[in-house]
Amino acid sequence: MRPTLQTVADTVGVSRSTVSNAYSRPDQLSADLRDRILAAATALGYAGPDPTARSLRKRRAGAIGMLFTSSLSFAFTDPYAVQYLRGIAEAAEQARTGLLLLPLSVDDDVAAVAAVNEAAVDGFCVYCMPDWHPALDALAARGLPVVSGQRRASDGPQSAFVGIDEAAATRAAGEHLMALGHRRIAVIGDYFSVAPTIGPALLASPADVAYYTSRERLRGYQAAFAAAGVDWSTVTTVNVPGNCRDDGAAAAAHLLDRAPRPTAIAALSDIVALGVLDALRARGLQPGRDVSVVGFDDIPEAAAENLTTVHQPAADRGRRSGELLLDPPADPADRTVVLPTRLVVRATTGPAPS
Amino acid sequence: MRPTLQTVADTVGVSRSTVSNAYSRPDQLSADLRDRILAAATALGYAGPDPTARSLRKRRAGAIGMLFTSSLSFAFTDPYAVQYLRGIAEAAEQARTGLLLLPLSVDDDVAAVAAVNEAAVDGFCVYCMPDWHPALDALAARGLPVVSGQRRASDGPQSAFVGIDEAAATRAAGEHLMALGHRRIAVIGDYFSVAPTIGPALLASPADVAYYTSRERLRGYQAAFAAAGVDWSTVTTVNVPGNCRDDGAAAAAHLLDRAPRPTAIAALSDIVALGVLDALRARGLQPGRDVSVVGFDDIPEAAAENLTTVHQPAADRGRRSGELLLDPPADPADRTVVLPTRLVVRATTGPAPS
DNA sequence: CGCGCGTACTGTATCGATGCAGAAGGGTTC
DNA sequence: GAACCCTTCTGCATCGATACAGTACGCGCG
Repeated sequence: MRPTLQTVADTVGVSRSTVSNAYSRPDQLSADLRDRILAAATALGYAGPDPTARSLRKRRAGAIGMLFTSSLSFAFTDPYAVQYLRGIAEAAEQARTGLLLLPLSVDDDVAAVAAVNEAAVDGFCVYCMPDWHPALDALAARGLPVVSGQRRASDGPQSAFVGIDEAAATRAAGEHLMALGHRRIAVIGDYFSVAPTIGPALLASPADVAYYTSRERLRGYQAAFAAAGVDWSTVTTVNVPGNCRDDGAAAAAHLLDRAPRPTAIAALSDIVALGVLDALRARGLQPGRDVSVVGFDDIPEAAAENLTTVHQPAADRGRRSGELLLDPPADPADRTVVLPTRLVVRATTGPAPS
Repeated sequence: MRPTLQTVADTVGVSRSTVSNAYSRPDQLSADLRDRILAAATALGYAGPDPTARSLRKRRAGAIGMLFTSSLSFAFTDPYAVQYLRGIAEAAEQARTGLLLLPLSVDDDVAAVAAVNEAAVDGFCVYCMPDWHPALDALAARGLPVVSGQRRASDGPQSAFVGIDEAAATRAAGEHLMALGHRRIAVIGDYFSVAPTIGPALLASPADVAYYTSRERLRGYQAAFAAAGVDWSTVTTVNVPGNCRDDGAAAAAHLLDRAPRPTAIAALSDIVALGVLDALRARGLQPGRDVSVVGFDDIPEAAAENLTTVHQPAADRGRRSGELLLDPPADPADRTVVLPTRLVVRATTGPAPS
């Protein structure tokens, strides 16, 4: 039988409340009595107030929850996600709060909703979830504070936004490609269609994409192309199911093994862009000369491989998200944080081949 | 006022237990009544049983805790730690259990102990903590299952071990250096002394190191050197406070900027070894020819930079740890898992210069 | 008709703590 | 010596759920 507050109280001969005070409010009792209580507790093998019971009573879990796209373990393979996590971990650490990573099975929506409903947390942080995911509705139903990097119509008044201007970011990248004279363009990204397959996606308009991040980034490209007189209907879009290098290479294959091939390929993430580079090299094509490639995120590997990309502050994004969640500003206007991005031109973009 | 089970029960006109059953044991009531209850709950904005209250009653938190060396945010900068985390996340995901990352302030022991005592979890996973850290005692006091990668005298009967034979791993690396003819050797690692400074450490014997991982790895090197007739007293040891590349370079500076410089440098982690490579290159020295360098872990960057190192299965280690924690084998013998390691010889080791 | 049995639901005790009102005890003030 | 105060400690209600024993009731069976 594990000892409880009552056990200790009985041993010392004081009331349960007094023992509780010995742990949580040392100023409420004499130092002498407190020492006696703590000594008795140690002797009994009592390790302090039960965290669960304390959470119930105090109505505070002492942890924040983190929701990821796809599976939890997959998130650790994505350098951008790791940076983001690092930022949020910093914020949690500072506030002496735990960080609960929620397991979201990729294809089991019921389990995902259950995970959200069963998480003992004080708030949630959402990282790149598809808009339609039922876990987001479960989140809203719980009524806890939420910080997200994507805007949703159903966001409650409690919710906050920490992110970037996705469309402006890709618009800059698109203008860069236009200035270089590219007119035959392809865009590779995820969630263009719901089907988890690698291959061309028929997208009448970026607005049709149900995944916030991809949709906004496509919009930015569309705007840049339109401003240069390039109609969206001439742009090829390719879907990748997962954010990984091999999938990027496979998606690029769809574009490179047919004529005429695009002169520029814009990937909506660096990992995918690096896969595109692999595919180019495998075919003896030189990035930046034969085909230009742009990524997104500016992960460390992008610099190492000289990839032109859009930089976004991953760790900052995580840290600000955590801070906003742990200490929500009273003024709703302060609950929207838009971080800066910038185009980083490296070696994988160059003038369109004539 | 947030709705509770009672609110819903009163609305529908049934008892609280019945509403509870509607959520947790659907077979205990008729489908019709269950539908009515769930409908009423939705109408009231009741999102399901409160996780904290449920945890208290069920005596199960639905999460496992993760303890890291140094600060939580720092762990994300270490590729090896990230791989380990990925493994444990996989196990957690499979068991539909949350993963609670505990904030351990670097130098605030009191806060670290508090974090352990306040974590609502069903067990703990310990990753590379110094043996003397008070949080480990707090852990033991709580009496929860613990899986660790380091053995401690005070480990309880509940505890399990998942790790590698650290000494055997470095012994192989040491034999490799001996076979190449190296006799002037330096070893760089962390926690050689308690002082968090970069610089030579006076270590009469590896046994003096209080940090399990470093101690065992040093023992392996000592054994390999001794077998070749190289006495430990001729080995230079250098302490690095943190596991990062810059510190590795700074530590190497202590060795390279004096004569005679060592012909081989063994680092107890890849990150530090990569820093050593930086220091060599900054001085126009060629790794593997002028000075040999060995790392430990075999992180992805090690392969990219052709570092000779000891491979250990990071993700496996995490995954097995999680599995053992979530589903402890009845037989104590099965609670010790020793994973294989192997020496990976690449370009940074070569014959000792004459 | 009475017995046994299974289904569907209820009532109470319990999980382990904290918040708060208030009481006991000792000392100060006028 | 009564009024008052402060410190220290007590006792009760409460947080929101689940476990388990118990009850009501319909039904088949000898």
